Amino acid sequence: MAQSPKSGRQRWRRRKAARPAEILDAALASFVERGFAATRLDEVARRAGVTKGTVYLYYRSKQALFRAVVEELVVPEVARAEREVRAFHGTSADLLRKLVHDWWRTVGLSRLRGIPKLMTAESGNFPDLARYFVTHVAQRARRVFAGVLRRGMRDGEFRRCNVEYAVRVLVAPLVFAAIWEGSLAKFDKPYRMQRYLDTHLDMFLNGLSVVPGKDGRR
Amino acid sequence: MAQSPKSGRQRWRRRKAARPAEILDAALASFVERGFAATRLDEVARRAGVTKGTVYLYYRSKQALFRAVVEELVVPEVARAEREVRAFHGTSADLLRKLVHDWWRTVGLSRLRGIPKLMTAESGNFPDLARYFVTHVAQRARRVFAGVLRRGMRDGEFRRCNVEYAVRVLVAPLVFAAIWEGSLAKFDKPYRMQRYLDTHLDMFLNGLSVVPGKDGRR
Amino acid sequence: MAQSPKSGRQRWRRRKAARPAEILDAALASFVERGFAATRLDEVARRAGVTKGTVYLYYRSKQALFRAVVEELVVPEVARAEREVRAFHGTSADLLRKLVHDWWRTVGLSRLRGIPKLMTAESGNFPDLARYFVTHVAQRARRVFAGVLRRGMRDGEFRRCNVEYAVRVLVAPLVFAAIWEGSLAKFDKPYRMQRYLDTHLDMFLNGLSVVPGKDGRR
Amino acid sequence: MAQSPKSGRQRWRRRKAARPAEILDAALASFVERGFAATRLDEVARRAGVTKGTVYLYYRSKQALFRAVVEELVVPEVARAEREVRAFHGTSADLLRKLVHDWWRTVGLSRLRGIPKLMTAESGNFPDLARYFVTHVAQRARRVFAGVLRRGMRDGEFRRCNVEYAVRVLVAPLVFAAIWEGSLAKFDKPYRMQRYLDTHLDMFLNGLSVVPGKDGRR
DNA sequence: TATGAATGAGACTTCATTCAT
DNA sequence: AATGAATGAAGTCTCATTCAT
Repeated sequence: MAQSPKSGRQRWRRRKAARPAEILDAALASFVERGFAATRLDEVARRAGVTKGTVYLYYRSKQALFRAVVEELVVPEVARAEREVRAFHGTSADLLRKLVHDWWRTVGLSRLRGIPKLMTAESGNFPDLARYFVTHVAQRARRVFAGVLRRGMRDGEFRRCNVEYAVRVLVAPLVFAAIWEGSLAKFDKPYRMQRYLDTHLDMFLNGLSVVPGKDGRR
Repeated sequence: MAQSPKSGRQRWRRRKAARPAEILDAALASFVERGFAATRLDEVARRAGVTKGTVYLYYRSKQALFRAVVEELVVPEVARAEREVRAFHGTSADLLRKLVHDWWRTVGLSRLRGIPKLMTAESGNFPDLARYFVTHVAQRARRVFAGVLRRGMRDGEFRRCNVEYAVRVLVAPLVFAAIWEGSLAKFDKPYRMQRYLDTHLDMFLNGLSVVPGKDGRR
Repeated sequence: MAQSPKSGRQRWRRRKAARPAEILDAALASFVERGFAATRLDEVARRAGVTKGTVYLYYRSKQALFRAVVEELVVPEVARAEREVRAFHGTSADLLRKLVHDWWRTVGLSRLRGIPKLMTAESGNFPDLARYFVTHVAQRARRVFAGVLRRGMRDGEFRRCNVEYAVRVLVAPLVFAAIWEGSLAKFDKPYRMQRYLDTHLDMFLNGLSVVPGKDGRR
Repeated sequence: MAQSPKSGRQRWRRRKAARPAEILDAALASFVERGFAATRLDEVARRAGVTKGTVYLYYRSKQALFRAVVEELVVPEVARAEREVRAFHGTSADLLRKLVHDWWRTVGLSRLRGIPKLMTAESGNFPDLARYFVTHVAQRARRVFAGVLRRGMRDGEFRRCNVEYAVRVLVAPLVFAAIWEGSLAKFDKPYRMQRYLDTHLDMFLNGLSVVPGKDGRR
């Protein structure tokens, strides 16, 4: 990605089908890095290895490009996560642990890491898109976690509590970590994400355990 | 605040001393609402009840205005929080609870609520300011919480654990709530912040308790 | 000139009559240094030791200030030169030498040195003022020199020639020296003005001498 | 040149190669006419038959445009003059006469006529460019004339004298004429440039002649 | 008389968008 | 399908000018 658009005389002979995806990737990266308003189409085009005009062949406007990023890059990821959860067998605690670590792998370490930052930052300027994101991404993602919590309660593995709030408490540190890593972390003391996630999970699962003490012995 | 600068025949009422603060407030609100790049100086001026030119009487540039917002509105709040903590007497758990709720009152419900969103969103475009913010706000704020955790451990009230990570886990849901409330929350199902905070606190303090079980029995 | 306007509590108790002159001096200096358009009233005011508002007490506008500079600072100098010439007794060649050197002393070394540069530079933007300057300064100054040439011819000291053109040739190096000294000379190799003027005078007077050596015989 | 950018339905005719030159010409004309600060990019663009934005397609800033005018329009002319001199055969006096008249033809009557006025007027605001101009234009041009004078002395055609000063005296009326013609001349009595130049040349060459006729004896 | 806070028109500059090629 | 020159609206910033004090 991001080679000079002039290298090779028949570069544009390649699969045209790839163009939109390359542009979307470039747009995602730029939007996350600078924000929507501060992103120049020139930069997106350069990253995608095309010229500004080409972007307009595929997307009507900068704003349409933004919407496409969310609809075509972000939403599909949620569906994938949902499928993974359904396929899992084991204790709910283990599932939760796996889910959290998977989440970090597939979101926190991927190009999607910056999405929470981007969407929260731009919600004021793009209410329609924000609403769409909340409905199709945020709430659906929470529902995945809620399902696991409910399963654990049903099985007597977790003590009963308000799932709605528990999920928010469970998810907040994850999303926040994604925001932080994609923004101010580089100016902060380094820390190990795994340990951070485990610390959070330990405390959270401890709070859910039915027996006094932690999730088993002690 | 925010009267039209043309109302009345007397266009300005010689209140120079108040001007910078009014402009800072207006800038903070606009930056948080739209982001730095999408904020027009016109809007800041209008909110402050002055004209564009007046803004430049007090701040050299849009960017200088941004910096001033952080330096003059945000940093002082951290100092205030530090003082409050030092003045507190009681158990560390109570202090922690108080601290969290105070934090929400003074940050989550104030005009400063949007600062985390703003700073994370703009960190890519303003690395210097981001670094400053991390050093003078984020790390200092974490230090306040860390102090309470250490106090609790020293007194045998909390079990020993890595303070660094515990603080991050403690703080993340707070900061995230501020970000969320100032952005996507309005498109999401409503929920009660108090209950969210309490759920988080319960789980967190439970994870810190020395005796098995919760703080219930002990 | 140019002290802080706040030094001393009763500075403004001084002769108010001096204010306009101080402002004119400051304006002349600034206009010459930067040109009319690039000069900020703020700078003029600072140089004059007053504030911008005060300038408007004495001059209706920036342009009026420009006009006043020409009318009140420049024109009187021409009159003075005329008087000096009338008072001189001696050979015309000596008078011419004296005139040239006096001109350099009173114009080339004074604050008026920059006037030719200023007036030529701004003639396009201020045709009225330019016309005024040509009539009341340039032509009058040339007339002074022309008078001396005519006197020399009448007395048989100079050979007959077209005074109009001789004057222009005589004056051009003088005016040009003023322009150059006030602009690009500081980036050029230094040279001695006296010698430059003498070289010019020698050649010029030689061209006016009645004895052969000219293109007459050869 | 200078058609309205809106004339016709085809707004631009793909003549990229010509654009920079058209813009430079327009800029030169405007700068000379009004000075740098008083020139509006709008006007330059209109003269060049494009819109403001197009100017920025080729020149980073107004100041860069100024520099380009000097580097790309002025400096090449000096090189051309140098070549012409080298190609000349004949007496040094004739060469000098030819040089002066050529200079007037190629500079005094061309779009470059206003350059001396422009550069002297703006030297205070653009010291770097001024230095560049002195080095690459003024001094080089003087060197051309100096070469002719030295040739004449070497051949015994001119009497010996300080070339440095003679050149300045020779050149000053030329440059001054350019400044004057491009500024205040239109408000002055008309005169014939040829006669002015000849008068100057006669006197100057007379001053250089080896036969007596100078200030008396010899 | 003098101030200086405030204004607002207008400048430079940017950049999303268009369109002939 | 792709380009990239060109546009023009809109933004930031400057500064001559005004006016209550």
